[in-house]
Amino acid sequence: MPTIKDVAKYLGVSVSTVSRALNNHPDIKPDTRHEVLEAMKRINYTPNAVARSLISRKSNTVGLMIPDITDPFFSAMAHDVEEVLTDNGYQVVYVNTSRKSDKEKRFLTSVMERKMDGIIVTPDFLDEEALDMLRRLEIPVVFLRRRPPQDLDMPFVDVDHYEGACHAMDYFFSLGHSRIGFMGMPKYSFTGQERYRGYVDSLKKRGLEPDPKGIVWEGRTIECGHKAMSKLMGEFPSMTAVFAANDLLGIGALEWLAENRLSVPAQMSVIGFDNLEVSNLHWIKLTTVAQPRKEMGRKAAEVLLQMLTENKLTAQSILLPTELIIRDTCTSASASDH
Amino acid sequence: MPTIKDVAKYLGVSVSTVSRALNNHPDIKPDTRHEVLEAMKRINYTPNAVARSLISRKSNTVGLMIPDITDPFFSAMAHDVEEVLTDNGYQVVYVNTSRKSDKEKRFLTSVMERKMDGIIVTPDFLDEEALDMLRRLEIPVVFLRRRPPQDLDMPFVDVDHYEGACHAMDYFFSLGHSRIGFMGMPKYSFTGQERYRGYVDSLKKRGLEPDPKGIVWEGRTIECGHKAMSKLMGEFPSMTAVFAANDLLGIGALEWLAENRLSVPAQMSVIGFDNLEVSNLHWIKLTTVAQPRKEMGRKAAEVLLQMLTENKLTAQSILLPTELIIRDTCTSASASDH
DNA sequence: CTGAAAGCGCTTACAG
DNA sequence: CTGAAAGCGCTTACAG
Repeated sequence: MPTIKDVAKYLGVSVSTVSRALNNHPDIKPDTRHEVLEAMKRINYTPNAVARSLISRKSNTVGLMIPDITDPFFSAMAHDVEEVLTDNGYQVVYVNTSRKSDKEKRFLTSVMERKMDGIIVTPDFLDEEALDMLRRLEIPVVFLRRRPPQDLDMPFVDVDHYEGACHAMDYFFSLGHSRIGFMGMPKYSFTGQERYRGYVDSLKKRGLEPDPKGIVWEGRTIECGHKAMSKLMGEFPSMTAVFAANDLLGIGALEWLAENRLSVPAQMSVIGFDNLEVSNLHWIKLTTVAQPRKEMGRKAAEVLLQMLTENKLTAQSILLPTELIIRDTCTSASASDH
Repeated sequence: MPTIKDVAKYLGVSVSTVSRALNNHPDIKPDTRHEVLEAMKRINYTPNAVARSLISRKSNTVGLMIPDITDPFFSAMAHDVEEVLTDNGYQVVYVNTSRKSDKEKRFLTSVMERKMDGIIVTPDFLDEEALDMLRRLEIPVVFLRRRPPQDLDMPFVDVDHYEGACHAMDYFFSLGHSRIGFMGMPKYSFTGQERYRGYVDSLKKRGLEPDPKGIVWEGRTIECGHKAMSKLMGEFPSMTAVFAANDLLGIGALEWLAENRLSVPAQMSVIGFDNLEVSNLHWIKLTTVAQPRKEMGRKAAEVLLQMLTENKLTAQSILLPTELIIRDTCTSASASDH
């Protein structure tokens, strides 16, 4: 691979001149610049970004830490993060943490060593060690779908899960439901907690006490929803509606209901959360709370970009609104009173 | 950020000694090594990977070029690529090409400048310019779900789409079908072409001539499948079975059939390709050709790793087998003769 | 406008 | 075993 020296030798000029041509430096005669650029083409010179980074202290790379690229949510966000960032000259290094603490830390170590310019993170574990690394980083950090710890003044980008859950509950109430079950995601899940808060607060606001029998925590998959629905029907038979903390759970519930010949929405109303593509399938048509996934990725990248260009370590957080998508899985409570 | 010099000064040793401690070099007294390592911790020293790369000519980064991380296929592969590679000390830089030629080229440029150690690529456009870059790269390249051009001796990892299509057709034939429709993905799609070849050859092998009226090309989405089914029923009404080149098309077909009160499989047998999660949903249960997605990503990473460690520019390609997953959308032809 | 020199943070022969 | 020196491929004051 030819270096800047080869180009200089080839033309009989100094490396400084070549460098200046490469960097569009004003202190160079347009003619020589042109010659140099031509010569570079001719000998197939490609600038070594590693050497440039060492001097400029800018690696032009951004880290993206997410739990699992396989989750349609994160892949949608990753898509837009990449788009915005590479359009601005950055390369994105991505890591799946698989929700493992040590993978998160390995990533942060890598961020320091590789001298990344900034990161977008969705951590699930932030112990003292990880926090310490985050503090020492001295580069822009934006939290995606997570909140930064109290003492770190870093921006986050997320959807308002709490508000979204309230929308769903409001809709149930407007339809006259009051015995509303809840299927939660794993308890450690931040988004799951927020949605649960919305469920509980919505009930309390109407003077209703959440019934522990109407609340199950099985996990986050379709199978879990299936199991959860079965459990709920056993423990809380008077239920007329169920709020699933995510669409997969909601779909599992619909599956169980279909298998047990309970008609939806006549006998049971269901609302999910996420608005996955599948939820709009002809056979499902799940009423759900939609969140703007791609926009979330885009916004996270934009916030990071802003910090990068303004050379600041903080910025304004963004909480995007949710939207209730009304489809075919809800009806008024009277229809389903048993 | 402290550098190796700071560590040396702190301890009153030379930078060479510090470097040797850092690299586990044998030429260092265990005691001093230990002291150095301790000192590094104390002053929060982190090695600068950029500087190390400049010397070692190894960036420990691998590029992953895929059309769209949002596609469950590519996200599944990306997941395992990342896992295998980071477990081996590499970081992965990923790019969505969105099937745009210039994005592919920008990526290749970046690969050269950034001195990536190797790449895994799923290109859709390889014109002379791109090929030229690929040739000049001088690093291991593995093709994922694509074939390298003739004159480039580079390995690929893929599933045997042709064989998969034959499996599907064999099954139709074993059920007595002969008037079998086909819905294809966009014609430029390599995987789509292979599946189409399997369809055509399977017919010919039985002395049947593919009927142009039984073949439609609408795209790759559910909506396309919906439209395609409608078209097919109009043009090729004697059809008793349809092979969809991917599951989304198959699901779109099922949707149209359900809307038009045609029962599946009694009146129409359907096979898809991909075995998406949704295809196993209670309401869908699509018979389909499964491909080992994650394994593909894993294998691609392993092949690359092998080339990287053996310092070779080529390796054995891998063609993974497909598997027909029989579910509920097929029955014998006699049932559906009309 | 151009070139010689120093230096980014490391590693690696080479002496000792 | 340890240190001084050269060098990876660039950029950037500093002179001229």
